[in-house]
Amino acid sequence: MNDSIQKRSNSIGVRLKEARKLAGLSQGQVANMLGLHRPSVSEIESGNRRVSAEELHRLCDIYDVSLDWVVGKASGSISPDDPRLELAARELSKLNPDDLNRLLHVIAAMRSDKDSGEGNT
Amino acid sequence: MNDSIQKRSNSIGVRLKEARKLAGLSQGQVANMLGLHRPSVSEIESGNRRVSAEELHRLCDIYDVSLDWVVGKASGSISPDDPRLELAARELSKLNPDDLNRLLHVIAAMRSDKDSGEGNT
DNA sequence: CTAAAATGTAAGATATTCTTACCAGATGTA
DNA sequence: TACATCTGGTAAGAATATCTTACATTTTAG
Repeated sequence: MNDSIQKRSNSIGVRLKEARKLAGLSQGQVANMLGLHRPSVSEIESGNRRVSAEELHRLCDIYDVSLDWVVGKASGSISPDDPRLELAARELSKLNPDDLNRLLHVIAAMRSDKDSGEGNT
Repeated sequence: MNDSIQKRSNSIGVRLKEARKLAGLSQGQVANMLGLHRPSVSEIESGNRRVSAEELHRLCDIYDVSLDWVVGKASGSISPDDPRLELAARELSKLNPDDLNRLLHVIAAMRSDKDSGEGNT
């Protein structure tokens, strides 16, 4: 039936993909930075190719995310509802104070947009 | 002379070996725990075989050392010191998925730019 | 010194990764 | 709409790495 191809559990790949997109990079750009071909990056993200420790290290630097997070090591963690929430929270810690302030306003605006007139039980 | 065998820069292997000895484990024991053959562990430590991200993760747990240390990362520190960070995280958890997506883009835009290279094969 | 345990290494078998190419979806433009 | 471009997924044979077993060397303990 299945002849030797193994799908990996993946979560690292998914996180790497999330992180790449957040960094605003294409697979091709990342491939160039790592000295890989684009399909390799694609396979890594889909869990069809393993990431070596060195590659992982470089990717974390490029995306500016922590090794622990990418590998799924439980860190304090905020809330487990949406996987992207974790990432977003992590990204927040990298903003400078001014940006963080602006962001708080953006968040506030988003919320009042939607539930204007709601009372919060 | 040398036909296609590549020696890796290694430092990860050296650290893993160091960590293993500190943990008081033999290569054989570690190999069993990881479901590998002993020679594979030997090759990893000597830098003749790559360590995958998952293997690295498990090894770090077994040896009780941090990922950052093993890969030689300058002890990175994300400081959760800023009280506003917590507030922002709390706010994030209240957003709906769409807003969260939009927010991720806002954050990405805020991030001072990364390099841009070119792309597709 | 000897025995046992641990580690290093060789070689063919097996599996993964690379490389190139092509395809489809998305996006922007005239 | 039609067209060009960018992006990401995947296939297939070639290239390379890893596995597995066996044996050699080193280390440790008695």
